[in-house]
Amino acid sequence: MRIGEAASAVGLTSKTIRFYEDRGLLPPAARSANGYREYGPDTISRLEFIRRCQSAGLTLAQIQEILHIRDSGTTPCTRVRDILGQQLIDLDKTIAELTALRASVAEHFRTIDAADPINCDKEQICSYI
Amino acid sequence: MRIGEAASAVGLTSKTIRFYEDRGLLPPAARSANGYREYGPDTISRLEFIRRCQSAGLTLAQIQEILHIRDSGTTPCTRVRDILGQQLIDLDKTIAELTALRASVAEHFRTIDAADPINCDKEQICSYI
DNA sequence: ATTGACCTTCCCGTGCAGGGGAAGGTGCAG
DNA sequence: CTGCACCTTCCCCTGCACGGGAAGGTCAAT
Repeated sequence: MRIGEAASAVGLTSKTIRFYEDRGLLPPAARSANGYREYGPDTISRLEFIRRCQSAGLTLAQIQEILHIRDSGTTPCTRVRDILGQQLIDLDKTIAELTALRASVAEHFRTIDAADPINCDKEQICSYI
Repeated sequence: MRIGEAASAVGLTSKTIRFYEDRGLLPPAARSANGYREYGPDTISRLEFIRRCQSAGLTLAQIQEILHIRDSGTTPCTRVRDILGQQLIDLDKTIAELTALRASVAEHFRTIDAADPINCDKEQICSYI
């Protein structure tokens, strides 16, 4: 199958597949006589794996690392476990930061919502932030 | 005061202050005879306002909009209120997404943590993701 | 006179994951 | 023959908020 068909099969664009090849997430594609990239079902499952990883919030660099481990003949499970564990730590940190930020913004919002613009001090641009 | 002094007074770099001027968050600075930028206390409070906005998670584009409203002679309070309200909505959305992602990643993590790498299917790269 | 700490403008690079569009080749239908 | 959809490589652009470093000017102290 050609690149456009492969792309729509997994919900990507041709551009993205070429980009993945360029970044080393896909091996250089086989070419048919006219120079067009030619893909088999193994590439499709590889692309689907990439999508599953992305929906787990992994970066392309992390996905590439996992794929390279698999390509070198080793099961990537241990590394995947480590990456997901770190992902949990990072997510907890980010969520905590955003939650604190939300509380701070909500406090500002309550203040300004109860305020009278007439009291706004020009020197401070806006007195309520 | 010159740019370096202003920068350290508010905890920024000279680069950042020039960048803000370039982006229109600061008016073109007055220059002394040698061409150096010269700042007064009004710029300092403007920079401090920018910092307060940033710690509330506003983008430079939003801050610029608020500053322009103030510069045009109007109190920006109403617009600030709207922006903070939208900020709350966005934060809630992001936090909800990240929380869902965390649950999904945690589920993957539990699965792989309990799995035996021997069962990992090569076709799927990693069976547990 | 020369160092050293400032300052100026200018352009390019960072991270992330692609997207836009040019210029040209291929293959099939009408 | 022409149109159309598809493919190729190539290079630059996006958003976000700056940072790095070059090449050169300025000023006070030594």
